[in-house]
Amino acid sequence: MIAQVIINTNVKTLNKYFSYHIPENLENIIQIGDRVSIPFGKGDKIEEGFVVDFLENCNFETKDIIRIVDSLSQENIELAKWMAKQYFCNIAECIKLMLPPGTTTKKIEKRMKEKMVHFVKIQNEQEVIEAMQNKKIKSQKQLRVLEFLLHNQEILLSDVIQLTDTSKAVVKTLEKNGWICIFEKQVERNALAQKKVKPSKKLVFTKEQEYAYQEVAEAMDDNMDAEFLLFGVTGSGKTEVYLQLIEKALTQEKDSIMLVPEISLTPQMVNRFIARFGEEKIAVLHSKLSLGERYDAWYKIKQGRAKIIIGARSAIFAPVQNLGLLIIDEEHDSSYKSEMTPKYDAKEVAQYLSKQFHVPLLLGSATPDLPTFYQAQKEQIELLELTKRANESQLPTVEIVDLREELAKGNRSMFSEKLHQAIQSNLEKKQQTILFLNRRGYSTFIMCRDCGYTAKCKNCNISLTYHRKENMLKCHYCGYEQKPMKTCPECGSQNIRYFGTGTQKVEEQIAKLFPQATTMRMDIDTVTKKNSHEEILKKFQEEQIDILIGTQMVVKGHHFPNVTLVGVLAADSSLNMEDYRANEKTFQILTQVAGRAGREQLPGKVIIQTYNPDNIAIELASKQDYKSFYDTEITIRKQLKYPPFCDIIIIGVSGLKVTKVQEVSQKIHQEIKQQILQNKIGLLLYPVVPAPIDKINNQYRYRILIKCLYNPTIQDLIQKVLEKQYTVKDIRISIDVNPNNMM
DNA sequence: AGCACGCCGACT
DNA sequence: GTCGGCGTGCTC
Repeated sequence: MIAQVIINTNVKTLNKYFSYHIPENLENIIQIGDRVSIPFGKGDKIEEGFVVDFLENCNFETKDIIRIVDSLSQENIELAKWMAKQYFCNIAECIKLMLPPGTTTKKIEKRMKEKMVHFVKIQNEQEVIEAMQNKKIKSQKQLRVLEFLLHNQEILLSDVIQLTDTSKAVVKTLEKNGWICIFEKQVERNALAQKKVKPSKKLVFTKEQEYAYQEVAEAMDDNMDAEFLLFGVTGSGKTEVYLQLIEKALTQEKDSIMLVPEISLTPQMVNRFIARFGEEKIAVLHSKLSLGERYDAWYKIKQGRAKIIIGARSAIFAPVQNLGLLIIDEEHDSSYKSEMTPKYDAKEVAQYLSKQFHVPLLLGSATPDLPTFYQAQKEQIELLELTKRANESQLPTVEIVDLREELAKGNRSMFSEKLHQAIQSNLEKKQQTILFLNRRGYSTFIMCRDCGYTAKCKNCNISLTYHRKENMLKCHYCGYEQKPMKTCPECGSQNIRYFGTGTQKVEEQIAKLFPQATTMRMDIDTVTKKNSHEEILKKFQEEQIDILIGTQMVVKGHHFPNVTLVGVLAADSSLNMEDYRANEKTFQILTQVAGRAGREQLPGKVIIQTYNPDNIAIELASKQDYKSFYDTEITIRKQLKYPPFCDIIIIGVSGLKVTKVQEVSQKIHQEIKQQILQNKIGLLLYPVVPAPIDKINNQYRYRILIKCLYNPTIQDLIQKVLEKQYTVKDIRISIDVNPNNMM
């Protein structure tokens, strides 16, 4: 018997099946999905691979599989194959997303270097027994660890971690004999475990909620792969529908996966689930977990102890045993699309899983992604609407302030008269305010008034942003920093001015105008530390702070009862992007911002400052009128051939030498053109152009844009053309299907 | 990616 | 003669 194996590597040219002979001792136990050790290359270097298929025989010489290390399911392999085609990446890269945390070779090597982890390999039970007999294992704890390593029995990583220095020697001895041991110096324990949460009970449904629940519940009973859109304004009780559907899955002994945007995966939100279901049944997965926490959560799911998985994008690959329900909350959120290879869209993966396991997929949003709502209109997705706010609270009043008029009145500050007064009166009433500005830093660019020179990053072709606190110019792309110049490097003039406003400047201005107010700023610069995001929100929640100033992250999914005023300082900032979704993004963010005000008894007020008061997205967001916005926007999309009427594929070519990048781009362009002519494929191919940011980290970036209805034929065509170019040295090629970020 | 093979120029 | 530069091609 011959096994078809995918080598675990990122190398594009090795993304194919290799045939290996299955030795007799493995013949009856080997399965598709098994993770195996194999000799590879001239020196028979030991590599890792995954069994994807079997053959009876093969017409060339094969090497033997060494042993089975671990195993994935056949479904995992199928999903990986599909993803590799869909997103132009290696099968191995996709499989990696599904492996137990901390067991991929690269990470192991890195951690070995950092001396964080010791890795040894277990070969058989006999060796454990021998080691015990030789008294190399002394304590009970060490024995448990070894048993765990052997049988994957229930044990927390903390037990492994608590191995002391003396036991490190044990690990070392075992290392020589080829054991696997995961050993990490420091691990913060699962944050969930320490929390005490009051249990909560089911709430009574409104009629609309009841209907939505019944529709999805029916699909669950019938094992249908149906897709639903739960469309409801903020506060309409979407979460309660999720909770009760998950409860239903639980009674059927089935697992539920619920994806939420990374940023809104806060303890407040998780606590709501713990309150209903208890902590033992829940596993939380997100990017800020340490390896130990991630590992524990993963095994909690794998062993079936956790049946409710709440997590960010990558939680869609959680090792569930008996999937029953998929939920994606805030489905319009851009964080579900990965910007790293594999550039997968968790929503599409969820759709795939829904079909693969015959379970319903429930998407929820107040401002659905346009393609999603389009599908709902075409009845490919069942639309479930929640039109009323569940706690009967009123929608906030929204006012649009025209900044051009303010300028005409001679007000050159960033706060309009109306907003200034509203902040003042809110301070007096001891109610809280959120100020939203989608730009961090202090000034967005600096320019010489005499010659027009602007300070740019020396590695990337974009403006540097001034950060006042550190007195530094920073590049938001590569992290490059430099001291601000006093004289213009081009003409020597001292007439250098700072333009644009960032969150730091807002903070400073507020301190000047309202010295009595306590403020806090929340953006990437203040929340990089683990839990700092949580701490800021907690402080704000506990009302120690009058005004919260922040970028997008202040507006996602939080619930602050005492916030009665939300000010949007510049609604236009997201309109001027080079992106066909600029309007949609503006609408979504403004609707969300508005949803932060007045969520309970206190009436809320929203003030939107803008230079474009007539813009349809701003106007309709102020009325929270999604459907009108959808109607106008969808017409534009149709005319201009944008999603959902067309898919967008961007082939990016980058490298240190401009000429070589251009050359390769042209070659790809020509070959695709040729293919189109030969095969008469309906495909819009745009000429080679530099990317909007044409240099990042000294790498020149060119791109080819394709508009088409994405299908397997086109997949194959592009794949074949690019395969030839993968071997070109010092050139990187990336393909993004329907990218989020067009830059 | 890594490694071997091979072809060519430079140098004790 | 032989050492080392890197371009090319292969890995079951």
